[in-house]
Amino acid sequence: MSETNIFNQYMNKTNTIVKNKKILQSTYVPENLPHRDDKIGEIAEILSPALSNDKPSNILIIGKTGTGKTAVVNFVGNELKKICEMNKDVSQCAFIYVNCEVVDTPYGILYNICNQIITDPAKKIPFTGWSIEKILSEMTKIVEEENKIFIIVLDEIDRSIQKNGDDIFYYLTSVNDVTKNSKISIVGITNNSKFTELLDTKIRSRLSEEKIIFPPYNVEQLKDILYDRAKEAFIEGMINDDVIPYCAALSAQEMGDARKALDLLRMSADLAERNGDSKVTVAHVKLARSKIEVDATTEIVKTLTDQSKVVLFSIILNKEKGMEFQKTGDVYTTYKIVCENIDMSVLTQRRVGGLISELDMLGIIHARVKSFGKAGRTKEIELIIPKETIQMVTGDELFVNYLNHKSRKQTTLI
DNA sequence: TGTCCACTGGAAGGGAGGGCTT
DNA sequence: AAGCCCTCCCTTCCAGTGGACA
Repeated sequence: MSETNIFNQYMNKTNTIVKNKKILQSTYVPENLPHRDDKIGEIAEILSPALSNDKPSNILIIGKTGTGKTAVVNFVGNELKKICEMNKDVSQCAFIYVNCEVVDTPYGILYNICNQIITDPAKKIPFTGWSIEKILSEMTKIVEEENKIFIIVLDEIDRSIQKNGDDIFYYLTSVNDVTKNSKISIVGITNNSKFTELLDTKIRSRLSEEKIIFPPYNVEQLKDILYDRAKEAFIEGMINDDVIPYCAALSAQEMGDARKALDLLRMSADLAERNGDSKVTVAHVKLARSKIEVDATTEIVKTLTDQSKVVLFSIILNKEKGMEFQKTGDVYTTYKIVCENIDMSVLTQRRVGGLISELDMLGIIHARVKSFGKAGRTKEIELIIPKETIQMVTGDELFVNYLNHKSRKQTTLI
């Protein structure tokens, strides 16, 4: 049995191109963050009062995806932890990181923060069941007992605000009103520059006591970042000279996103290795680029709920019928037919409109509101996913019966 | 200038599901 | 077991909207 294990062939495979893949991950925090020294200094300066037990100002960090916001904040956080561990004379502080894209409910955020503070497993907070008031009073208690400055980083903070409003700030800042020994400072990270408009004016001024803007990287800066990582990650000489400039140029076009540049480099190396090639070349980068695009949308489509899939399927059907631009009403008409055929409950047009907006936000479709005069005002919808993803949707088991039914009736398949 | 269309999008609330407390 | 809480998904209601048209 063990002789035929499917993984046997990979067991003794040595890396031929990359010696340390971890370094090419965008989540990896390197020792050195090129072109962000000024931002590191700025944040460190603002947070430094924590070392003398004073509450630092709250910070709001704004910048596009892949501009190093999270990496810089975590870097500063790690440094802060190190100095607290090494130097028992300084006031102790805690650095807590929560990604609001992963946990986006007020309860989830508070639960996450508390359980990072609580060390005793028996005292951990249950992931559901408590009221917000209860979790908040528990949090106030443990924060006060710890006698520290707490720096709480809320990454992708706009996600939570869009969904739940700014309650979470009331909760967190209210802790400071009660505690005497400990205080909480909030570091909010967002890639939405208009995010503060969503906030109550009082909260807005409180949260953005200090505002730091992260500009996108230019080609030269992206090159430096990639060279820096490649030096550590790759076996010497395994990457063509033109690969990094090419990756940097592509990513600079896409808003100076370092995360994308690293993904591109990593994927290119993966493809070269899997292909058994001796070196990474520009051809691998080109291939990696299209693969990343397909993978990203495929991943999103996979996680859609059944109802969203039906809405997307209806848009695909309409497009196959020749409707390049379709209206909400067109989608809803097709949607109802599909639902009836696959025995799924039909949602209201209001809800389907909401699902269409969600698909737009996920980048699967383009939906813009347009007025057609007497013909009304509605969304104009355009499908923008690659062919491979469309095939994945139409191949979903949810629609097998629908397509079989259609073919029996000898109408166009899709 | 007012009317009309086909929605949009906000607000409020219902109900199911998961889990805690008493 | 009953009561409570939070989240998610959904419905219902309704004011608002942009632009063609009379």
